[in-house]
Amino acid sequence: MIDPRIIRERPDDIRHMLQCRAVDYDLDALVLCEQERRRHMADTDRLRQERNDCGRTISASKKSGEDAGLLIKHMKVVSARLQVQEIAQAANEEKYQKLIRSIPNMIHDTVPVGPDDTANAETGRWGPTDSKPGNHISVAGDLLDMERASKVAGSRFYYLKDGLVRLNYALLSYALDHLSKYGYVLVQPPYMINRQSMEGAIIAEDFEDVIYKIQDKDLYMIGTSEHAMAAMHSDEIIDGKTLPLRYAGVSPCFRKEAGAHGTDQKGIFRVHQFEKVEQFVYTKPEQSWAEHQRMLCISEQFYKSLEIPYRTVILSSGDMGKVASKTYDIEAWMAGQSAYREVVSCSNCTDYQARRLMIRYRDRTNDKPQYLHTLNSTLVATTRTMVAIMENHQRADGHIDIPKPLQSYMNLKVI
RNA sequence: GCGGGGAUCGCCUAGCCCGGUAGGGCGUGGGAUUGCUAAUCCCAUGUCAGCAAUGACUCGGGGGUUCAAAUCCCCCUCCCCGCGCCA
Repeated sequence: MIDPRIIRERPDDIRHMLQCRAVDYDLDALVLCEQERRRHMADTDRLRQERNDCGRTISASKKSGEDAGLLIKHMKVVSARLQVQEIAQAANEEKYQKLIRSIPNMIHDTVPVGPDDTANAETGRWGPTDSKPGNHISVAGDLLDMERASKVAGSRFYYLKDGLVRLNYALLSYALDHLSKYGYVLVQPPYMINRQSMEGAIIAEDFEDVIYKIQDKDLYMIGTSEHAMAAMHSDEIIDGKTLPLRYAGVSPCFRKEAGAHGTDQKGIFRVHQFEKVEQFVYTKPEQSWAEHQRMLCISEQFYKSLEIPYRTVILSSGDMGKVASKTYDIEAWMAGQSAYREVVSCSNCTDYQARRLMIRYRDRTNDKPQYLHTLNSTLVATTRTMVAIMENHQRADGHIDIPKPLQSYMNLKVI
């Protein structure tokens, strides 16, 4: 949620943002609704004050033994008017919340403006980019069984076997150790969370396309541990001395991929379920942009250590997610496809999630609480990184070289 | 799943039976004072709007009764104790 003051003070900035994101949104409706909201609040306040004053008078006159009949009669009238007013206000409030919560986040100045990924701005490259003969499906061979998975669960599911199972778990263990080294607290979150929590982390329209719901329960499967970790401190005021809070979330991720018909159909690059280690950080506003760089750097170190060539890009205004103010992607070189493909997404969501989830901080007892900033970045989504390892580290004999840092986690050098 | 007991402003707690401005302690912040520390004393300390004076909201959540609900009634969530089941 954006700061409502922007609606009043700088509506043109919002219009500009909406245009950059190519989002269709009726801002005038919100501006009107927000004006009504303030009027409703004032009206309700006035009536409540009258009711409270009257109640106090009744109480006092009863204590002194006087007849309060007339006062009670008057209070009945006030209460009735208040009830009507409160209903009107509630209706307005619901409309307002719906409108304001569907506005995307404001965009940072350094984000390139453009309609889609063709406008993304490359910011760096690492490693060689030679082509190799096998894509990950052919390299995996018997270690990956897509056919039986589709029989049992449907498309975009998979059975991993032997070496790939070990590789999957080795990546997770190594990733957790990597983040521990940088002072992150390891977190294994709930894999299902309630609607209110989910709505704090994502925008309503994304529910339909990515989130699985548990039937007959107010529970949703997390699409990433980010969702559970953003909501972890909801409705809290955090002691500023403890910031930044750096969490390494590890969890399975479940995604409907409803909007992705036909794309990345083959293999395990785009699937309904995978494991991920995620960086999630709460910072003070003035620290968040430095933290954003730090998180990207930590993820880059990880891919360098695995000898996976990559490039970094800033997502353009049209390609970026709605809650992010700025997003870097790391795209790994997939030697079997001779293409860079996304493996990491590193976003500063500024105060957008914090406002939705009411997460604030203050440095001293009597200070006014302030919204903090939340950031998230993939460290490793195991399926995609396994694709990168298989394609880049494939050998002529059909085996796969295991990157050095993973060897001790697997007790294997080759699979 | 069944029975019983709970949820109050960071923590602890009073208030609930008997409806009428949510009180105290600890902790925390600021200040005073004394060589230092400690101790002591004063002020502040739930949230929101406001420059402020003020005002509104707030007793796990949602309904209801009432002129008026922390308090009475109903539903839900979570926690504790006992029993049952269980990786």
